Amino acid sequence: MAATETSQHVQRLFSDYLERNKHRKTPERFAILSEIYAHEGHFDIEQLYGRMKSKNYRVSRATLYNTMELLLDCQLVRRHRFQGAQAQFEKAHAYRQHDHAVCDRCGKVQEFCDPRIQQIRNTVSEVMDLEVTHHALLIHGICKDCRNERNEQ
Amino acid sequence: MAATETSQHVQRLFSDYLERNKHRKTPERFAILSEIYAHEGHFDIEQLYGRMKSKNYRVSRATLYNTMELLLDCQLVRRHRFQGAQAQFEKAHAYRQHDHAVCDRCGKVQEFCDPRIQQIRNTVSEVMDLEVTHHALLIHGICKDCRNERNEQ
DNA sequence: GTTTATGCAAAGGCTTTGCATTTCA
DNA sequence: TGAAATGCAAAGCCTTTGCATAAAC
Repeated sequence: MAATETSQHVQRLFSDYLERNKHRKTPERFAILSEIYAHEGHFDIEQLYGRMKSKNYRVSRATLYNTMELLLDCQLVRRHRFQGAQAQFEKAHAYRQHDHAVCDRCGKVQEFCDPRIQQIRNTVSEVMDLEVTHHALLIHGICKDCRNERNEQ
Repeated sequence: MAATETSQHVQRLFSDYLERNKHRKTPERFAILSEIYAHEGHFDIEQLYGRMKSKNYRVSRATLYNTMELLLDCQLVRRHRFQGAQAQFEKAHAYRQHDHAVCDRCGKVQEFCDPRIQQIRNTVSEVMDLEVTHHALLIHGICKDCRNERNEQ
């Protein structure tokens, strides 16, 4: 699927979501979604704010936070807290399910997929009678580079 | 293993850790560890502070935060960020590996074990050349009670 | 015309930091 | 005795809130 196609598609999904939930379709909301889907990888609110500012979008941090709540609710965005207090986000649609491995020394985050996680989800859902919406698996460790550095010192 | 035995054991582990890393063995540090191991379940700094205050331990929040870093480093405690900014902790030793399922509506946290997660860890470790120290799997969903409430409204 | 959303700045909550004092080694 | 840890309060950072203004419906 081409980038523009995906972008149009999520705009549509967001539009439908707003309509369903009687929220207003403001230009800011669509501009934010568009900016998010124009980039790959993780970002925090400050980075998103900076990117929009630099393109001369007039948007406030408050609106960014508010809009992220909506985008989380309709599953177009996912939120992580890898380390520290500040939340990291990433787009969630048309981006295959994946999890994260983080190096606790340098903070580097890598992605991986493993089908077994789906089986675990199914089991947990059954056993606990939980209507599972999503999950986050974070594997912590020390990456190769950091191990080498440690040994050199 | 009896509770006191475990407690003595972790005190020993902590003591060794402090020695190895040339940290001082202060009474505060051992009192904090002891208080943590005297309880089950998750807790945050404020709760720990309250519990120690109520027992007339004289300890500051700063020392609690500092000591948690040490306990995290030597793996006697684990830190989670289930939701919101504030960190939740739980003791990690002699407490079998488990993961968490959280209801996004009421915030209830349940624990579960699944051996398949270990297989995933092994795979990730191999493929990414990561020296895995620990992991955290969080399964999000809506619990039975909350689903029922939603339907009644 | 109402009601909702925005933007700004102020307030809030959790965590970290600075510094004088105390304590461990 | 000298270096490290403690306690307190202040500062920091991320996030939320309050309120006047603007915009959607």
